Amino acid sequence: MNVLIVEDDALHRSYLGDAVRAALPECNAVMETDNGRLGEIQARSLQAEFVVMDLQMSERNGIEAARTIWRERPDTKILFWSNYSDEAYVRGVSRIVPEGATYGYVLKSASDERLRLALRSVFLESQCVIDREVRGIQQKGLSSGHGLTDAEYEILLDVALGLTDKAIANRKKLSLRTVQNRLQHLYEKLGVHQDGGDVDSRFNLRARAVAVALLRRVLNASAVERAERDLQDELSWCPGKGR
Amino acid sequence: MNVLIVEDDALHRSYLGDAVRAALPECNAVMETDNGRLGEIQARSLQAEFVVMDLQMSERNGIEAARTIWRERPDTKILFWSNYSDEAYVRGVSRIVPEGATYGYVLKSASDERLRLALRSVFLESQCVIDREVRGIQQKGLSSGHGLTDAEYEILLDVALGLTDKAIANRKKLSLRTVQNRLQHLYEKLGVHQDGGDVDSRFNLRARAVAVALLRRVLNASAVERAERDLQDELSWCPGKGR
DNA sequence: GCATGATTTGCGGGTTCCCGCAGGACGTGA
DNA sequence: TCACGTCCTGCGGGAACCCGCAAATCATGC
Repeated sequence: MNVLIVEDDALHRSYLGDAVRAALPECNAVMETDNGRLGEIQARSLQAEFVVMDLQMSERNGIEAARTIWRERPDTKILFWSNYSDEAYVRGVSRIVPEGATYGYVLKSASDERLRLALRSVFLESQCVIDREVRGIQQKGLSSGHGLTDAEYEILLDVALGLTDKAIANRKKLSLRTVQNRLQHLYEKLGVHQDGGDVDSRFNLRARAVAVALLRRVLNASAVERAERDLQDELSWCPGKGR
Repeated sequence: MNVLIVEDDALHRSYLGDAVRAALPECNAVMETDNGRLGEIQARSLQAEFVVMDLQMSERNGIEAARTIWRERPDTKILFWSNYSDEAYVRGVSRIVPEGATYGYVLKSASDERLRLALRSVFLESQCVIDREVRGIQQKGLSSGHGLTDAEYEILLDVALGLTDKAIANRKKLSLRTVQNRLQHLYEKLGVHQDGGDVDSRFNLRARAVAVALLRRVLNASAVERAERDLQDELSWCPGKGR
């Protein structure tokens, strides 16, 4: 049984190594890697079946790494171990887990015991273990609260990338008005108004929406990075679009 | 000699505690705190003269904490210990150090020995110690490269907050055209064009500028948070503005 | 089948944005 | 003093954005 650890912080990495060895005495090898790109390569060459991964890494973040790992081997069991439960991360993870895959999401603030249990449940019992706090965020997205629907989240990403309404319409194969419609819903959900009955303190809704999404952690830099990469890919695939 | 440690990650905090005790055997007390707000309070009540602080903390980040600490006691010696050298952080720190204050900026990736030296230099010798990589970022801002001037950075923040041109003009006491002028410079510096010679892939410059600033780490969520707080303060000070 | 609600699309218009052109204010150096 | 560069400001116009009104489509459930 091989376990691959992908974590770019040295202290956390060694702590995690100890935790894995302690929780799973039956495992005979623990590999450690310090960034997402190496993680993908190692997972491929080791045929790793078990992975513990940080989400926020500089070189290539955990979500992207997990996506390619799962693409090549959908039965890989991955335990995400992250500092934050930003909606952007939670949503990013949910978006990429393959049908029927088993995974876990544990916060770094969890106790040693919780981490131990999660490791055993996910790797040995094939049980999904989602931190209660993370679970809360997931639910909020589904329920009717101020959670965004998928359509709204998608358009939020496009706006955050700086695309025009028309560009979004082309990309998503929608009419211009539909895009603007969704934008209106988005503004409403985020509680963004022009606001200035008076002279000052007026907002540009599209920019303001990105700002409050950022402040509320619905969006974060790494989500924007992923979206940007997707956009660039898309542009290079279809000729005649990239300028 | 009292040293106050402000760091929200438990592993890092204990590592830092050990490092401080090892580097400064002459110090007789080390206090540890796990978030920025508590850090401010402790610093005040302990009359702390020496502080080691993380920048990225959830409750209240290091820059804000340092700002209030320095405001009350400008001769406090602060060593920042951070994961990243994002331009946003570097600029944020430079912006708040009082005249003649001594401080340091060390990356978490630095060796034990570098940390030890920095602790001794800053606290005992009153020498500023700035990590070479961080130094590079600082320079880039000043030299003519694609670094932004202060005026451009300011307007970038305002745009990122979602203000309209007119609102920015009021806020900064400038004419509308001047604001738009600075925006043009900003777009140029960031290399943002309308870009779409063809049908698709057109950009909304103001939103795109925020996106690339985010991707290039010129901006980050915590910088936006600080700006937002300033904005809210300003609105509540001057009546008749906040709606 | 039919009512209800959510989505999509078109049209029209008021507002804001983006920017070229051009004139004025300020500082620096020859 | 004059020339030059940089910054601020006004004007005007084309494009993009924001949105109310309204019709058409689709899904769901009674």
